Amino acid sequence: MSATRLLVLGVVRMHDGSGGAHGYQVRRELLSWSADKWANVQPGSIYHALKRLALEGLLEQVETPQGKGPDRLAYTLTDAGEDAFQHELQQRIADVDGAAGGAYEFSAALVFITALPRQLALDLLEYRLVQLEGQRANVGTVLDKGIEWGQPAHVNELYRLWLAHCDADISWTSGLIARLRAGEYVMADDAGHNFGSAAPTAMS
Amino acid sequence: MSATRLLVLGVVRMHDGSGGAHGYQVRRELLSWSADKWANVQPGSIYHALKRLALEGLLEQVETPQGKGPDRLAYTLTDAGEDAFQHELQQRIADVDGAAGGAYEFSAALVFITALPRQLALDLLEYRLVQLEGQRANVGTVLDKGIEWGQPAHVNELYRLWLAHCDADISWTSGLIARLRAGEYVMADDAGHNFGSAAPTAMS
DNA sequence: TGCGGGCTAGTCAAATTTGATTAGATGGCG
DNA sequence: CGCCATCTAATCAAATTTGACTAGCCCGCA
Repeated sequence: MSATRLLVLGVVRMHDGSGGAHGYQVRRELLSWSADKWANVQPGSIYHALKRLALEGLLEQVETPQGKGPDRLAYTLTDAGEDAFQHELQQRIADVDGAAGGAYEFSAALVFITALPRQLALDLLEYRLVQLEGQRANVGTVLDKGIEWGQPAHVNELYRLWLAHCDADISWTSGLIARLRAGEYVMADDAGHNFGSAAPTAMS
Repeated sequence: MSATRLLVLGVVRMHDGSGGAHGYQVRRELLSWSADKWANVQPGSIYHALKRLALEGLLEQVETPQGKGPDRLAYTLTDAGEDAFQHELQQRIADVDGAAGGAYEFSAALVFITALPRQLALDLLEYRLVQLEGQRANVGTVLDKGIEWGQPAHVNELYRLWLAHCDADISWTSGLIARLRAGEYVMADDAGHNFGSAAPTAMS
């Protein structure tokens, strides 16, 4: 599942309490998170994702009160959708998935982390930390062994850069774990969790 | 220009001294750099990029000695191709381009950094450093101002993560500048620069 | 000597992404 | 009122990406 799909699924889920969300709403929400920049979300992709997710039975079209203005199709999560969301979210939080796409594949999940119960989030992050440390060790070893195989010498720089990013991720992850443990943020199992009303971005 | 295109252009350029490169060769080279992982390079994209670049006049098909085995079309850089390569390379080294795609858009350029003369590389990196510091300051400010607009509180974590990555990039960039200044790596204007024979990956 | 497996080289249909464009409402303003 | 600008909502063709698949060649080996 691509980052876009998770984002779309997540945003629809947020608005699930208030009768679902339509494409433009999702788009606005994502725009307001600047997701067009860090996750490369274009309007077309959103509508495509909605259709695809509906086709796969993760979303369901709901009745729109009336047809004032343009078309406007709204969607809600099905049970399968909720499962997929949870699964994908947890996977992305826990798994480092070799560099590809880098930070933003993870960011797409981070945005929804409060949809998890606190202890689960902690467990997943702890697991992530282990992975990151493993990765760090790998990259470190390759670097130490020096100019490995035939690769041009300056690919060492690539490794050094990855190492720096690993370190950054490790320390940030530890920090987040600490903050969560200290009770920061309202998680899914906390009193007063209202995932839906996130932003007063508001609309129609 | 996408990362894939730069990579393809760069690899063809490497083999330019020895009568150009054909698709499979490029694919192999990129595979040997694990570019399929960090830059998401699939076979289809390579052949597509080759055709596109040829169509745009950046590459040119060259005569293949004989048709032993499968088809095998080889390409070389045109002058326009060299220009485009230099331009894109320099742009990517110098410009931070807001987060999208993150590290790997830059990595695609880093791989070819020795194709630049030393002083130019230094200037570009210095410029990059300034940008990174500006970005860091921005993110830092937003974080300090705390829960800004209606955004869910935990997007602060997103900013914290970006901040950490900024810091990592800044310190890595400074390091690379120092190493280049100290004369490390063989750059385009150094004696003994043989960009082409990078890897004994070899082929047919 | 003939057959499986692996490498070379590339193609292709299907899926996805891009981002410009359409088209109706809404709102201000001279 | 008449008219332009902007917001809402979504569609569409074109470009690109995905990765499974074809197909010839070469090598060893039973």
